[in-house]
Amino acid sequence: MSIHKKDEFSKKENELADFANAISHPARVAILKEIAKRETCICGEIVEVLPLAQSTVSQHLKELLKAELITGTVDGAKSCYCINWKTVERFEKTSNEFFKKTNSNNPKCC
Amino acid sequence: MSIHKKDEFSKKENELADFANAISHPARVAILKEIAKRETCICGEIVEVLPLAQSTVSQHLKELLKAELITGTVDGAKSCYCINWKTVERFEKTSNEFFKKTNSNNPKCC
DNA sequence: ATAGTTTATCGCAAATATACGATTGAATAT
DNA sequence: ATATTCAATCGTATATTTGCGATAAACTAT
Repeated sequence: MSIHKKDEFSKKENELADFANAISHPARVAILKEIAKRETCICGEIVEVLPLAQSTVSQHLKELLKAELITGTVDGAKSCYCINWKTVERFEKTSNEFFKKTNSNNPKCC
Repeated sequence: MSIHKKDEFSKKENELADFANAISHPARVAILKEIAKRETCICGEIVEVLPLAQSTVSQHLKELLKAELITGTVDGAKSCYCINWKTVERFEKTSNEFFKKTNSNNPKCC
């Protein structure tokens, strides 16, 4: 992390950027949608729906876990995933706040 | 783009991912905030505020332009930037829709 | 005309991200 | 006991991102 200067930005800026980064790949958007479809945990079927190899999907799931957008539990040999609603709400708030701020000034230019 | 399989995902998924990607770096979040601060175009002062070299900021601006989150006009030797409100609103809608869908199911799991 | 500003672009280096197959480890079924 | 299934991780290849300095192009001021 020597060349990347993320430390030099504010916490809020990094928080929004990190969240955006988590959903900045269509596969991860699709995974979130797929998990959200169900009321209960989803075990495994994600791979069948996506046009990606099992190992690749596993990597994307790992990223979503890192961003705390989903939770994962082990059920025997299977792994089950759920949306982490708290994080979703928190980031919904953060991004809405950002856009509200961004929108508060009237466009008097361009 | 042989290894990246973005074509295999839906338009909506890609649209949200692309937008998220545009704000997935704290520098770009900071730039948007800085531009949004003013009512009129902002020319140049962005570089002074950010902890990055001029060429790097220019690259980030280029990405924001590509995502149509900002517009740029030339004013003599200077370049002036504004928020593209239409795009901001469109993507605000897209992401809210996504989260609403994601939120509509009650968490009966995990 | 000349020197200084401003900003985009080029060329490069280093770091990250994306993707896959192969392997591993653990649980399950036969 | 053995084979099978499931999913994480490892190793690897390739592409993209991030960052900077140097340069170029275009305007501005002297």
